[in-house]
Amino acid sequence: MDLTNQIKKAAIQAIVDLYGKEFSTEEILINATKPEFEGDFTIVLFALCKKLQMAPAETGESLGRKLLEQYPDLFTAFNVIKGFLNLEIRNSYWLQFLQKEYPHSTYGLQPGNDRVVMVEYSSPNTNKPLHLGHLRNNFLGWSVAEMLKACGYQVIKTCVVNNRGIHICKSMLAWQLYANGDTPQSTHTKGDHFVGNYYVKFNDVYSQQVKELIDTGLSREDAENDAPIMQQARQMLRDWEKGDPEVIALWEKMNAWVYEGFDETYRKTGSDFDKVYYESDTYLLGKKLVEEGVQTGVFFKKDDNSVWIDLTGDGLDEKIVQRKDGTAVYITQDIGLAEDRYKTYHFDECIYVVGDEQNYHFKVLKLICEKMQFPYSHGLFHLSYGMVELPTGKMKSREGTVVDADDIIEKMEQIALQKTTELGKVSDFNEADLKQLYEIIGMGALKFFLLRIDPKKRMIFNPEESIDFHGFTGPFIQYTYARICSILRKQNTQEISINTALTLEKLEKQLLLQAELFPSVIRDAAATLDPSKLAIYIFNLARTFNSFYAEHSIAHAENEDKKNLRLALCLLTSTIIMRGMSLLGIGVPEKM
RNA sequence: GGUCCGGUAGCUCAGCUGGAUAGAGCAACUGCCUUCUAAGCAGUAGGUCAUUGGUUCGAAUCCAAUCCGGAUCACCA
Repeated sequence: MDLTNQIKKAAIQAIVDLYGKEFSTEEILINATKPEFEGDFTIVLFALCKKLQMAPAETGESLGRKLLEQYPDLFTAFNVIKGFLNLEIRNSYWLQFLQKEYPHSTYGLQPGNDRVVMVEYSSPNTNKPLHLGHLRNNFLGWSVAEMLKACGYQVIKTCVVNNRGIHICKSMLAWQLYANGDTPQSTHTKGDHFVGNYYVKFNDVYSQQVKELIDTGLSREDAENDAPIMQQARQMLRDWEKGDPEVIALWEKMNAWVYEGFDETYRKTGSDFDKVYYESDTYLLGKKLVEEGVQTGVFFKKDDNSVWIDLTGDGLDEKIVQRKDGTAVYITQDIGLAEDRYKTYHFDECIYVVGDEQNYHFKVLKLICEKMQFPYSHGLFHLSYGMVELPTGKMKSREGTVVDADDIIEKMEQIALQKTTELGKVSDFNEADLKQLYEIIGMGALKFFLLRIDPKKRMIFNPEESIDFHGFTGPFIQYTYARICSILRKQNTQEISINTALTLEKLEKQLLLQAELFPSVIRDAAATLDPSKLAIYIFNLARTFNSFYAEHSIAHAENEDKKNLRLALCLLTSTIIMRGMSLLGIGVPEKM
């Protein structure tokens, strides 16, 4: 049990003993004591006093005295200021905590449980390369999955590859018409970029044709509909659905190029999946369920044979689930896929990491599953995250303002190289070591940049200013870790024993106080699917360590006991940084 | 128009289950490498928490209205 809860329990007991009134843990508000006051934790008394009908000062005094009397091992002093009871934790408590935890590299991890969680993330389209927004998705999904694992859940990472549909046919068609047999190999282009270029080409030609048709007097709507290249794309989709061998062969060939490109990016970003679904395999799932839904009256059929669900009672509209020609729409696929996955994995929860532009879609999906009375419907959760934007607004591929994933990764590594070279601290590294270091630092900067912000907020990326390597950043934390490693390298850490009678310096205690929070931070970040809480926590811990480092000598501490204490603090801090960063998908170098 | 999300320092963001004088980082300015890594540390300056009203011992936090920005409301995915 973490310390805050221990204090709450103690306070509840003390209040029962003093006043005979029972409070719940939720009713007790405990904060870290503000630095300008004496103490470690503060009980806010106002709410308690209201219920007890007593004055704050008096209540605080009695409660403080009682707590010291009943828990002498835990508390050593208290003071009451206005409605706040500040409690000071006994040094020996912190020192015992340190003694117990510093040797364990698993500090912060929770024991396993039998709950199964699926996390769907990344889910790219195979018609264009990944951009910065996809990276936010990838990093978020991966980190959430890892945090859930750290909390003991059995986690299945999954991905749905959107590899079919009219948008895919567009790039296929453009390649067929304009490539003259070029391939990624022949043009030395990464496969996903190569295919993406033809998607752009299609749109160029299409816009041109639409413009020409409008000039002949057509309305925009008719022009968009009649543009010859669009007609061809539609024909290609029909051929694909019929299984035309030539179209299928082209589709397979181009998809293979894209997958190869994606794999390379995924390798760099460290994204991995336990199970990959392809939309080409799953897009017909769900049609059976539509039939069932019509039988049970959840769905209804209109005169033109299209199938709908009426969600007006839930504050939404009517929503189509099957077209009049009997083909499935987007939501139908997701209904079918959810069912399919549940049958395979019996998940308790399924988390969809998808941008907030699809909030409505997932609201509808969950509602439909509930109305169909699927047993898993309440476990469906949309982890909605905000778009990554530029100072000038949204990224637009047509205007060439998309921040490409591969480019930005490359750029981060370049900056890492440049900074490392300037500082010249790793002259003993060979070329392979250096390359790895640049990757760790570059990716660390990028991942931390995207994960440090509350997922649900949209965020702004300024390419002019690039991504910082100082302050609230990945490299700052990596640097702190490397610094600790550098100290530990020169010391014997085998025979440390902590003298639990030591007094603690302010910063030593501050470090312990923060270290003690680590398990509860992981739990909170996992429960709220919010890695930014973990990122902020690690940053604050690193900051405290750096202050501690600047203020106190470790290798040349005042005496042997102090040295042991500080070495143990170094070990514990480095463990937390390493573990915490790994849950964000960020590596830490032993030297930088 | 309906629904949802957001508006906090010049910039990027914390804080939002109501609690002490609203916090970080960047940018600006001052100091600190002859001692464990200066990608660091210490400090200065920077605020009408969009606006107005309400709820109460207490509001950045809750409620209402207004203003501004965004998303969405497809027989696209």
